[in-house]
Amino acid sequence: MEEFTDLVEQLRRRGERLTPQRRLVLEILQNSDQHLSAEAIARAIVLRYPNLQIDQATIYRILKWLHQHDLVSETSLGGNHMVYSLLSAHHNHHHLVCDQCHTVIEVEPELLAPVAAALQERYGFQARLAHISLFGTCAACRLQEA
Amino acid sequence: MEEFTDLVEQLRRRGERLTPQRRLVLEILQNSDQHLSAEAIARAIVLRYPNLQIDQATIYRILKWLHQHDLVSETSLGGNHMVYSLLSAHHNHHHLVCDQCHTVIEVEPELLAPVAAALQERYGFQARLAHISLFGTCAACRLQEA
DNA sequence: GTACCCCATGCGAATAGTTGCATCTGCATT
DNA sequence: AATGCAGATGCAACTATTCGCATGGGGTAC
Repeated sequence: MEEFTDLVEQLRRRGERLTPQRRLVLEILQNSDQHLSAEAIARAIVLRYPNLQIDQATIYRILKWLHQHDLVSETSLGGNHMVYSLLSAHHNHHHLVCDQCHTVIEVEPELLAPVAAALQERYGFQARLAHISLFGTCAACRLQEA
Repeated sequence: MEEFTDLVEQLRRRGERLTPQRRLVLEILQNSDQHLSAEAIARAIVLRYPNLQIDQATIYRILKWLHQHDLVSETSLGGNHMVYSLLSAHHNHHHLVCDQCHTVIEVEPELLAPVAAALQERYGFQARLAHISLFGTCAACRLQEA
């Protein structure tokens, strides 16, 4: 709950409104160490507060809002839906997603740091590389191809 | 049309079927030097052959099939739809997409070559980095923020 | 504590893309 | 030239996500 108040304060300082719905989504994200889909967030909310429910459009809007404020990442892991996760300083990483077997390998963020630096220097472009996915073929599947 | 027969032969050699629909989509992609959406491809087909039309599901299936065979790229440029483009050796590139103004900067593919090499070496992962998009804030928009 | 304004929410309809299933067709074989 | 079948197509229903619009409610100012 420490971090929670943190985020709320951070947003309030930026002049953002804090509705019950937004607090709820933040709370769910805070209490999960996984990537969550919008639907999973909705389910988690009714699970915790069985008589509450938030409209799905609202959840998507809140997630987009948090993403714009750089507080959550929005990632495709190759499935049919996006997954979201709080951008805390810890457990940042990237994803290698195998097109064949859909395995996801987590990669330490440093791997892309040089790219970010190069883009900054050459184009003045400040890339948001947190939790991105790179697609391809994993070692195991490449062996099988042969 | 040179390249066209090329692709057709390439696919045939892999034991793939070449239906009229597949030839059409290939033809449209071949004759465009831009990224095309599935809908744009459909429109291009009826424009060129006004009495023909392909089911949209089929177009998506063909594009996915071409993507699996590494003949086309499938890219999100931040809009609400994917865009597709033939993966010819020339005009390969990546995209820097500004979250604010939606400008797209094209980046030469060499920029990510070291990353591909590192992933290969450290994880045995063969990344498909052609025509990927990296999101962030462009120089102009960052100036405006200040 | 009330009023006000702007923005967030809920609802329903719209969009991009996918999937299940029945039918059709490339193309290899004869 | 006819046959057979794996795999492709069309159609319609479905999923994830977005949008328009009317209503509701944070939070600031009095």
